[in-house]
Amino acid sequence: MSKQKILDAAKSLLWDRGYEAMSPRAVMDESGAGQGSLYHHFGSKKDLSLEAIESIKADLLADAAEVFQSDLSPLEKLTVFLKKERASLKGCKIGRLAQEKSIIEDADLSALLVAYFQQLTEWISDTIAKAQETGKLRSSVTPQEAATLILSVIQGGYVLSRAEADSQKLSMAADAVLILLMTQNN
Amino acid sequence: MSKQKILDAAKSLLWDRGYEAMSPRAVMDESGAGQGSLYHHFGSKKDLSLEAIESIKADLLADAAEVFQSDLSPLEKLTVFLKKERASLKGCKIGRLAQEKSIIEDADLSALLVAYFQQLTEWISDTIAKAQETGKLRSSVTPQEAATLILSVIQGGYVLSRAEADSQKLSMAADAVLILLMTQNN
DNA sequence: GTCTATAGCTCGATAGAC
DNA sequence: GTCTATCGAGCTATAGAC
Repeated sequence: MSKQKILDAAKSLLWDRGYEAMSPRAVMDESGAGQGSLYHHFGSKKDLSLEAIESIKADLLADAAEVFQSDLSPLEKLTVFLKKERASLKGCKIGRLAQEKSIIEDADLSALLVAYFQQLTEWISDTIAKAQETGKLRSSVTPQEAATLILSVIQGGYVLSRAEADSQKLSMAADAVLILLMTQNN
Repeated sequence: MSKQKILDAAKSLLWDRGYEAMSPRAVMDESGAGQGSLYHHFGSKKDLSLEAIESIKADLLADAAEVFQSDLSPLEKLTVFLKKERASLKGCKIGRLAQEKSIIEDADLSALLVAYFQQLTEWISDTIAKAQETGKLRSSVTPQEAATLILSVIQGGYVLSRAEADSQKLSMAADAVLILLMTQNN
């Protein structure tokens, strides 16, 4: 079935070029499917993108769930999550879409971004709350604030790495925030 | 002279829509200038954008210089910089361009982003070094690492605020990183 | 389900008059 | 310095045959 090939091509192009710059023509070329197939399976560019972004979101959340729903200790979960390998020069598959006006101003498309970050925020803040209880993390910021901070650092690390063409910026920022969150340092 | 009007329109559109989505047609409409004027003053869309982004960069750096070249104490400078009012839902005028392939892959355009962030990194890390010397900031991360962290938090705060349509995410993240950088908290 | 043809529009840019 | 006219290409989508 060519539907899956079309979806995969769309996911790849959304990451590489974003929503506005992803043309149906490029999806056809990348997937090998024809125009007839594309508009048979998907009603429009937006419909295709909704399915593709939903699938990207599921992939990324499944990845994160492997960490947060594991039996690692809270501090280990945060460490693994923050030190995870990321393609910093390519950008976050979801976060990059937040720059696009057509995404932000469309209720259906933006709802996917909201849901993605809210789920991550929940997992991270729950984990931080537990780590604070056991004294492994400093309590001078609330779990909610710390979770927002962590997600900001990752998203901003992507931006800086791309802007400066320096893949290390993201890991530098992620390492730094982890150190500052932990107790017993000066 | 219509050159300035064209430049102002381009700066506004680059912020609002980004480089790829900024069409010469839209610049004409927004500035009131005709096609003849536009291509008389600027050779191409890229030429226009180079001047516009250079001007945006100068504006933002002038703003930051007011803080970092003031006679405030190092800690005050960082506090003022991090707590500055930002249009979080509109995004960073420079950072948002880092998502665009045509910017990142063009040596001339991307050089402007690199220069912008390198200047900020320099000011921030110098300030942090001084604050650490006087014991006002924790020394568990180097000035370079802390500067990268701070810029990441701001850039990522913009991304989160836009993605979640919540203007408070940026200030929440910025406040949190300031607390964690300071000494005498738990 | 997939193909080809075509529509109507906007893109970035050039030409040439004034 | 600014105007209008026009170019060739690519855009998103629809139509209708197979």
